[in-house]
Amino acid sequence: MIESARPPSKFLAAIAQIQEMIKTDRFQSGDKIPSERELSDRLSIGRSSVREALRALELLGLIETRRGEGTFLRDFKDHQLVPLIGTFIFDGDQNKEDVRDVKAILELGCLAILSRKSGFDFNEAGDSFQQQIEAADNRLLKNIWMIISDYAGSDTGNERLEELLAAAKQINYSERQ
Amino acid sequence: MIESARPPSKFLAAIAQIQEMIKTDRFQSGDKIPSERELSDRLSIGRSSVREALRALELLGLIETRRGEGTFLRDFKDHQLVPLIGTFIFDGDQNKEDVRDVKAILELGCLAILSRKSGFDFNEAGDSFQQQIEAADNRLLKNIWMIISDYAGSDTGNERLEELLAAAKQINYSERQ
DNA sequence: TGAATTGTGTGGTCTGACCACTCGGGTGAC
DNA sequence: GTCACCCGAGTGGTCAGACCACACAATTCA
Repeated sequence: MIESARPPSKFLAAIAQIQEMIKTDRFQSGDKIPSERELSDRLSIGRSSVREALRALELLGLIETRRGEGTFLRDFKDHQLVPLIGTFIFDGDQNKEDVRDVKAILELGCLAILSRKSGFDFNEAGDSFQQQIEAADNRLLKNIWMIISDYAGSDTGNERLEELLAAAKQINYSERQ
Repeated sequence: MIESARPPSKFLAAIAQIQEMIKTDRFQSGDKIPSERELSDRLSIGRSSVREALRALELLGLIETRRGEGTFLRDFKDHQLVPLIGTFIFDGDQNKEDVRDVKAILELGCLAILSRKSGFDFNEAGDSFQQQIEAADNRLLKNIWMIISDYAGSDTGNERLEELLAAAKQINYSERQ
């Protein structure tokens, strides 16, 4: 018997199953999810592995644990991943540039979407990008932007956006086809 | 005694101390770091807490664990954070329109970056976006784009990009400031 | 009625025990 | 000497059980 393909680690299995559970049981943001012990029972996975999975989810800001109370589903917003990863990732400048660029790209795209909507008036829009992202009404875009923004920190960095915008205006895309 | 300020969780303490240890001992990328049991001893923290800390670091792509061998420091560059987040960013019934839009936004941004680079010739670029993303030389952008592309499927969808591009050209961003 | 107490359930942590795996050193046959 | 084999030590992976600290609700009692 060759029989390769070692089963995936319990840890990963737990993440997947918890994710699945959240989806099928239609948990909403703020809802309490089953306790560690119950998850351990229901998934037939040791509590320590369940805990490791929950830690991962917490790190990603998807859940919040409160001692004595329980574990709760959370909105994407404030994940504390950033300060942690920041100390490692952001000592190289290259990555910081990357993050800022991607952030600017998303904002450029957001503006483009807003501009596409007939009748949208930029002067009406708030001055914080947060509001413009909301106005764009694209949840995926918003999610990604929020994550990236956290990484990028609260820099102003409008110059980068303008730079990209200027570059975009010079693209003659259809020419390439 | 008032004495508030509950001590930080062992889990976080472990992360900090491991991080510190890596720094002071000048571990290099690829080096083997002490075993879980030894860390548990040296830090006077239970192995389970040490493991949770290591999991977090692994999740961030900062270390790599190999069963039977040990735990190794890793080059932070390829952190698999993004693919992991990707599975969560999409909350299931995500509007397909949204996904396509974001994909187009990223591609628009990619073009803008390429266009910004003086001397870049679009005609030289390959016809697949894969190659253009590579040329943009922004790992974060590439990661996100690949995830999105997976979800968006292999649609053609150039019209959406052109649409956005046209919209972008009409933005007078600085006017807003 | 209102304050104090108790009970129950939760996350947080530690410990000891296995398992599965890798690697290197020894052992023996050739 | 050389090579294949085996075995033991070390490592991460997992589990079960035991406490602790805490939050909250029910209960008790003044």
